[in-house]
Amino acid sequence: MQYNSSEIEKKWQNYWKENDSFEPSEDFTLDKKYILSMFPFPSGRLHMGHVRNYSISDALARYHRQQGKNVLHPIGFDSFGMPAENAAIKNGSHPKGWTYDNIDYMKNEFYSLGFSFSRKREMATSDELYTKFEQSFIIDMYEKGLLYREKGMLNWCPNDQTVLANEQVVDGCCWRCDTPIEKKDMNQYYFKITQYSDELLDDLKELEKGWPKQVLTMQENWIGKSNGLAFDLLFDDTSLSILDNKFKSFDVFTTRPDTIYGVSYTALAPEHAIVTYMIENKLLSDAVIAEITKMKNTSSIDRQKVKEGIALGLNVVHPLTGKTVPVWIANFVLMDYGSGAVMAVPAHDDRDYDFAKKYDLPINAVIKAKDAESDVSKTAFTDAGVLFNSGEFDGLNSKKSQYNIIKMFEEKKIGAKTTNYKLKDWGVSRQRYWGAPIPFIHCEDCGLVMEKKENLPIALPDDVEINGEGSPLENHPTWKNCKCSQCGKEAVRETDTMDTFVQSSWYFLRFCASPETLEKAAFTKEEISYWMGVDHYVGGIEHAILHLLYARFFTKVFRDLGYLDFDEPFDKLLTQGMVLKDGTKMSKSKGNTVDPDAIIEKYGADTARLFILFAAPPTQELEWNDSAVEGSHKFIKRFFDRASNIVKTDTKPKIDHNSLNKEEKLARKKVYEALKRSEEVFKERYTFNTMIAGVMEAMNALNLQSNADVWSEGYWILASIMEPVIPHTCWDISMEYFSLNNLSKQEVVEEVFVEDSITLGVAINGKNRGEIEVTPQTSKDEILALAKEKVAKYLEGKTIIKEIVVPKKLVNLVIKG
RNA sequence: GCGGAUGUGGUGAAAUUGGUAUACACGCCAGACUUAGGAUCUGGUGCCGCAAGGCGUGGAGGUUCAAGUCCUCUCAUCCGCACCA
Repeated sequence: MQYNSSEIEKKWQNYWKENDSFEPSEDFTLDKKYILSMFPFPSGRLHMGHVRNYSISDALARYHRQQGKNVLHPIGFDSFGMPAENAAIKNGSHPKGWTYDNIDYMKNEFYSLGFSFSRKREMATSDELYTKFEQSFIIDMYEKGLLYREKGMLNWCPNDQTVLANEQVVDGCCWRCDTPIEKKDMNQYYFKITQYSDELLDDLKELEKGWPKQVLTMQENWIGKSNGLAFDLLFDDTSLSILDNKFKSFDVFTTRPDTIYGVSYTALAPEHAIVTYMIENKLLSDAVIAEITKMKNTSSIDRQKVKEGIALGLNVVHPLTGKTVPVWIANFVLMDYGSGAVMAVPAHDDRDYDFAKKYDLPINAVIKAKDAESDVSKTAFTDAGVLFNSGEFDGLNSKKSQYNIIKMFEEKKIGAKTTNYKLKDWGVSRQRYWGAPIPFIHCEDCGLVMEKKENLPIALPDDVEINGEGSPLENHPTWKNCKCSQCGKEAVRETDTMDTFVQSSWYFLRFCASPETLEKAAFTKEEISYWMGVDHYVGGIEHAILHLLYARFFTKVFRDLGYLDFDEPFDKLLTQGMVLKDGTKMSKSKGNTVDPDAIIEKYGADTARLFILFAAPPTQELEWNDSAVEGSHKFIKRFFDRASNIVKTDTKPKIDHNSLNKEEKLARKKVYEALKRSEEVFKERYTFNTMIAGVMEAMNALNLQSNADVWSEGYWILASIMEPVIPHTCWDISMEYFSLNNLSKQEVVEEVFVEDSITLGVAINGKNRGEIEVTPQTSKDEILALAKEKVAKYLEGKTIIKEIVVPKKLVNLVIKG
């Protein structure tokens, strides 16, 4: 029979569909595995990155199914989001129609790749049912004080006409369309993720075993915790009167209290309240005000280029020395970190140093390296060291003095130990249509009120005009009109929708809902406790911060709301590498994409899957290679053709190992080595490439012998090992020869590893010089004798000073002369 | 600047605790069969050298009987963060 991929693959895809082959059991006493790939946005078609992502999770899912585990391997679509609206603007489609057409198309692609998803749990986050439960959670979070509305300076993307979260601003530009971000003062909803800063940071420790270090570090940096001293700088009398006593002081934060005696100026962010006050009350000249305004309007990228400052003509009093210190505005001081003001120590901070050089401010060194002279004539000395010119703290090292100085500030009640975070609250409102509406109502009398839960979902209207100008919901003639949920008066619905990251922050919990639960609840606690945490979460590293941080946050929030009782959602995280072609990421704009559909049509899904898992370990980048794809296809053909050597059987053939010849024994050994390797790979290493190589070696060894039983046993095992990778081919072979009985856990047979003869390497001074054949019984002396004989010519005229025999490995003779 | 990773044949990559470096594949070369095909099968293939032999895991040192693997320094590339006080 000839290998016909499309015939075989269609046959088995139908079989799996008709038999509900991959539906998890609702029997919660079974051992479970929850295998999840990050769900896709329904962009239209699958790309190779998707194929890689799901090939990995599908292999894991199929393996654990074979091992008898109850496996949940679901698929859904992260289906809200801007591209649907952009497509609507571009070609007049409706976001909903566009989205669901894409979902249908991509689902077909998924199933034509043979992925073993639970079909009964398919969903899309734009489904009204999903919105309904999400809105309910949002209300819970608002009641808990974890969601709030506030006016603030926000990141506004003028192209997408919407607000972006800090996390969605990349190099000062929109993460989606690269347009430079503008600042806008607006009302916006925020999740209080900062309330969980410490927990999000501390619990990273729990994840050390299962998550890549890189991701943990990225999250750690993003949260950006730093400890230090916060204290007030008091204005001197002249300054007080300039400010009309409106401000007595301002707050600064430092992580280097040990440098405090080196403070020679202080700096405020241009957005600081004191600066704003001085502008509003014309306490500065028009020229200076113009300069400050210009500074404020400079984009954050440009602001990083050159340090600029303006002296304010104010002075504060140094809290320890009592000397006056000038107050400046500096463009490098950020309003949204700490208090928006800093003490400047040019001698021991690079930024302060540059600034002081530029504006000719004093540079007072107070720290020096141990046993060295202080020198800050060329650069700042930013290391820790020993204090001098620091009053009573002279001679102490940085660490010790930091502790002492903070203690002194606290005793004098002029400052306190303080912790700062880079992490900001998560702004979630978007002024767009294709998202989940925020279920709130603005009532003239009652203010901001929540919709009643029984009225959920607050669904999107279908009849909208999407033209890229303003919020379509805001512009809709009637949608926002509603009754206040408290007083019943005419009121106005919130027209902002939620960031799509809200949906992806809990979808993995939704998948736990059984088909019976689906309509009734988001999930039940019983289902969650059974299925969570996700045993294997597979996805791209690009989600290392945003999605994974938000999902962790939601898990903790849901825990505190009583919906679940664990702290972290994802036990193991596998971050797959990118798929490259010609050395760069596949992308439409570069024109170097390979269409999965075309590969499936030409070679079949199994070939695509085999190539993708064989070409590189999953965490590494994968370079697409057409001829290697061809090679994978050839292997499958060979694997299929040589199955004709099998004798049909319903049970694994029994073989008397001792009666076999050398080639037959080797073949069996290679087969079981491959089996051992596969166990390791699926349990610990995930290097599918080495597992596949092992199977290829076993195939090569089988081909060098002709014992029908050895062939049959070999295929019994190999088809089982390969089923997670090339399922269609393996099910076909298995059905034809083994009545599908071999697709289950296989036991290793140890007898095949007992060696009749062992090859030892013989080395002289560590250099390999030959090989000898011995048996397991050969004594050490005999081995040495054989070895010396083998390499006699190298030993002539030399003295052996050491003899090392490493059992089953090698002999090393150390010689001299 | 800070953090994380990676560096092995012509290419993708193996090498579990230090123990015969380059498994498996792609490519290339040769041969067989042939309906002369980009099919299939068989064999060869780290580099230099006619050979003996030498050299080889980014580079330089070190530990060891033995180092891709451990230690120190260094170079290159990629990724993330970045004026975070």
